[in-house]
Amino acid sequence: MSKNFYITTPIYYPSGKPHMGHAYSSIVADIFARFKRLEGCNVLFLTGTDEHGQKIQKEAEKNNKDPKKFCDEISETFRSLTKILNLTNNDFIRTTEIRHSKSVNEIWKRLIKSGDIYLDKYSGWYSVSDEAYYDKDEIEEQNGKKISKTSGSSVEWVEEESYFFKLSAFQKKLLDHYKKNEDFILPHSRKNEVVKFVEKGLKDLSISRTSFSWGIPVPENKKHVIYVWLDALTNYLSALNFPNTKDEKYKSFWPADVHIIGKDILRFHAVYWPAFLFAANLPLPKKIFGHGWILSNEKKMSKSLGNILDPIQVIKDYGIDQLRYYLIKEVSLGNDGSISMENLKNCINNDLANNYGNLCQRVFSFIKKNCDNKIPARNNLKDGDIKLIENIKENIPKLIDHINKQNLNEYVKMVVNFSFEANKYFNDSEPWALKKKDPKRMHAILHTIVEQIKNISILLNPIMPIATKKVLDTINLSDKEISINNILKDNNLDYNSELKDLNILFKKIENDN
RNA sequence: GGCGAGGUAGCUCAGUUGGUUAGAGCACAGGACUCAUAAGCCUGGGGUCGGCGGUUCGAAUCCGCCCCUCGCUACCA
Repeated sequence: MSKNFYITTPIYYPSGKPHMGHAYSSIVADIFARFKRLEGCNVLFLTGTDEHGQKIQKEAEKNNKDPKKFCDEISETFRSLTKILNLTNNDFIRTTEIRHSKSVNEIWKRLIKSGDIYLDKYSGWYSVSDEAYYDKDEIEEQNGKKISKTSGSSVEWVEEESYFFKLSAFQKKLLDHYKKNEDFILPHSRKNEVVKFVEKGLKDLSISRTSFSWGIPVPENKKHVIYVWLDALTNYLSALNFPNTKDEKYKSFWPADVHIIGKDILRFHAVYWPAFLFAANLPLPKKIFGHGWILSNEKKMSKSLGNILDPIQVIKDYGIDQLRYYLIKEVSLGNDGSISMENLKNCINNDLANNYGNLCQRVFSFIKKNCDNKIPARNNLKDGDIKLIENIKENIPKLIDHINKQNLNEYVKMVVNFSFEANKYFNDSEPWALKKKDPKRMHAILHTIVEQIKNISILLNPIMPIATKKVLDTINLSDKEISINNILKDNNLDYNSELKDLNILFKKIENDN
């Protein structure tokens, strides 16, 4: 009965510290994962690290470490980030694990079998310092030396034996797939880029390297290691025990429902990955969502600009729920979004402290003082009360739709509106004026507002798991009742237990620091 | 250069197939209230909707030209 749902983040390349972009991808994926669980889905949420390649090998050498040991350490910082970000990933995959190399080997064999791999030579102008090949028109001659126009570093003509993947053969199949599956690549603006790119024609792809050794060896030719993208992308299958297609996990979760990625790696996911899967005769993921970049004060974060926002530091200063909420509210998923400390503070103070946080505070302390600290039962509700409650219920399909369309922004705005509405309702109803005059009416109002707080908190739970859990604990709602279904039910609050104490949910941020 | 996206209030953006006085949040100013984290609620100012021209009874919305910003343009991830 419960639907399976498989969502992934990119696996991160641990050549440096985790940054805001990593945090963003992970948080976004976690929010979808959590929401799907609220809906009652059986969710598999995967993240991990991509550890092979020349860069890692060099870094390890520089640090005088065995590459595997080096990766163990850095991978660990990404694993600890999942805790800091409060992610609910069910698994954490590393490309240095055996289960992964098994899976990559199988993919390789399948591509060989299908005849989509051949051995040839790769040649071109290569810059050692940039670790990149340049096209003829990307280089120029200076003092008799060839240099790259863009980086200025010297390049040399290199010929390297390499295995190639017949990417060119998949142009039509890819274009057909894009056409038949409108939402395969999202957002649509990015889809157009990919389509235009593929329409221009595809060259075969070099999928092995001999210039370094830190990678998964080509099964039949150990001089080569498998090109890092063929290696990395396969992780999505490895976590399902892939070579074993009879495995429960594989059967339940492949094809993936959505790969959440940054726009910078869209091509690999939207062109190479489907082509590999076509060749391997495996189903394609249902959706690839390329989100935008997080900019700091309108600019790309860079050391020279001094505008780097370290997610770990921001979380230390302001809290993880706060960062999660802010990123989702402020940035429209799919577009680049600018964030700033100034806006973060405003957002925390307005939406969280003044609006949602204070709503909970004012209501619960009112109940404590006037209702023996128990939620009044559902009695004597007036049309206005019912209308308020029903408004959320009626909007549930719309909210689910926003999530299914990755419209996180709209989702949050709608939920926050419920919170505005609840504050207004409380104000207009003036329960404080009814203590003596009409306690029945006062009780009806308080019942209604608690119902709203409960439902709003459930809806915000995927975004701010810690704070909303505190609120739901206060009204004695158990974990398993935190679900979309619970919102749709009537009259299911706990009227017998006393409310637990709720401390200030979100501290306000002072302006002077 | 080619292809694509966009330029709407001080800031971030929404504006459905062209239709009455162009909207929201934040910021700013004023008011009534007190349950609450001096929070919440109400009211208000502020926009030649990038520029010019065209189609139309009527254009932020359609067409043309121009100006500006941004993305993609193949093997660093």
